[in-house]
This record gives sequence, structure tokens and C-alpha cells, in this order.
Amino acid sequence: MNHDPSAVLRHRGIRLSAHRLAVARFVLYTRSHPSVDNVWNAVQKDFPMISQATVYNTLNLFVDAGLLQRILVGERRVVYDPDLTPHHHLIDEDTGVVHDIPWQAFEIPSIESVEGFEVTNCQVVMRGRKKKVTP
Amino acid sequence: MNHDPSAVLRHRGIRLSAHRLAVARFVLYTRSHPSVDNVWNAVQKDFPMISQATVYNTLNLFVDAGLLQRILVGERRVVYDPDLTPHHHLIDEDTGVVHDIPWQAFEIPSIESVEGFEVTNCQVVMRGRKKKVTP
DNA sequence: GTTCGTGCAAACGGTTTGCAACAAT
DNA sequence: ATTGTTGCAAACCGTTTGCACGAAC
Repeated sequence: MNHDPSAVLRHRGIRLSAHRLAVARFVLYTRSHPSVDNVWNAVQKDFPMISQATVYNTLNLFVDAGLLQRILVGERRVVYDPDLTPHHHLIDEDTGVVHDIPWQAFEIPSIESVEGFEVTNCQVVMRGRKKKVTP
Repeated sequence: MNHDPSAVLRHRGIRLSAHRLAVARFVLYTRSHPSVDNVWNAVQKDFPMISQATVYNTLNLFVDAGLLQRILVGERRVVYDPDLTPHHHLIDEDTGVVHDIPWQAFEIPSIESVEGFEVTNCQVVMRGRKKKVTP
């Protein structure tokens, strides 16, 4: 994994700007599954004048460039994930926190081929709450 | 499965009305995974004056009553499914059609318990396109 | 007569877009 | 000079809500 955001963006043919770098520095290396608002707030610490529109546009740019994954974790809740390797997601219904679940947690046989379909994408979204530990 | 919508609604304590019955007759027995608009169009054939708001309210009522499942099949795409038994969904990226995939298609071990969580819900949404048949 | 269903239009919230200004090439 | 990035506000789209009316209880 490349930890130099400038190089990453340039490698995808994305022109650099201070705002884009700031967004990249946050969103490409976080494991917190941030929403657009999370990204906006984080970047605002360095660039108080950045607009929501720019954050939206930049995130879309990164998704289109294959740097980010959009994950639909709820009715009106989209979250971004820089981890593009196949994995699942578990949403804590109490806190809203999104957890990564390793792909191997489930045995999904013949995922590329289900009933005559070529599966291009598979999103498993689970919801649950932390179990009480019996003492 | 009860094929008398009046009885189904009454059993859930939902008061009957012509509009509700019309919505129920369509949405509780279809396998087409209709969107709100699909339901609206279908019911309009019998009740041309029914409003979108009533369709929305009625569908929400049915979901809350446990008669329907809301399925998030895309960014701005919600469909309704009267099949409440656990199963997965596969969306044809070319046609938008939603297919049911039997729960047993995947071996999902210990679904109730993943990494200290009690899983209450699990939605698997796949996207793909029909494979060309090699002749 | 109180409750509940309905239609209408307005409000809502997340996202996109058109435009003008400006920066980079 | 041309192209690309940004902020702003308006538009957009699916959904919800407030209100007034009328029907059901």
C-alpha cells in the first residue's frame, strides 16, 4: 500500500490540489468508514473553507478512479472505504460503527457464477449489536 | 401463506380501506420486487386517484406490521418484498430486475454470532449480468 | 364527536449541477 | 488561451409531513 497520497493521485491521472490532497490524506488511509460529512469535518480542520460540493466531487472522483469503495450501509447512509479487497461489513446498531468482516468468515462458493449470472459485485451488510459477556 | 388480503390486514390490526386492500392485493403476493412507483402504477389501474403519499404511507404501514421487507438494492432504489424468509438478492445490472437467491446458495456459518456480535439482520446484495451461453 | 384515511402541496435531506471566478498549465 | 478546480446556490429526487376534509367507528 502506497502511503504517499500525491503519488497515488498522480498515478491515477488525477491532478493535484490542496483540497484533493487533504481529502486523500484522510480518506485513503482511514479504517473508520467515514461518511461524506465525516470527511468534510476532518478536512475542514486544515481547510476551513472547503465546500461540501468539493468533498462530494472529490469523493466521486476517487471512486471513479478506483481508489475508494462506496458502501451503502443504510437507507440514507453512504460510507467510503479505501479497502478494495473483498470483505463484508457489520454495522453496530447501537453505535452506527461499521466493522470489517473478513471475506473468509463466510464460505461463499462459486461467487462468480450464480444461476447463470456473472456476479460483478457482492455486498454483504449485516446489522447487530455487541453481545453481553456472561461473567 | 394466506391469500386473503383482508384477513391478513385485519390479523395485524390494520383497518381496511379500498386503497389499502388494493395495495395489499398487489404487493403482498408479487414476486417482482416492486418499487414504490411500481406499486403506485399497479394500484392506479384500479384506483386512478390514489396519491403517492398514500402508497408510501401504506407500504410503511405494511413494513411496520411485519408484512413486507424493504430491500435497499441501490443508491436511490428501494424495493419491497413480501417474502420474509431469509434469502439473498441478485440485481441484473442490465435490466434492473431483482432475483431471489436461496439462502442455502451460500454457506454462512454461525450467522448469529460474528466476532462477539449478535447479528440481527443480514442482507446480501449481488450485482451481475446474464452470462452469454456458449453455443 | 372522535378517530382515522386520504390528497395535496410543502418540506426535508442527501446529492448533483450550472455558473462565475479563479488557478494551473 | 485553454483547461481544470472551487464555492455558492439552485436544482434534483425520493421520501415524509402538515393540513384540511371526509369517512368510519
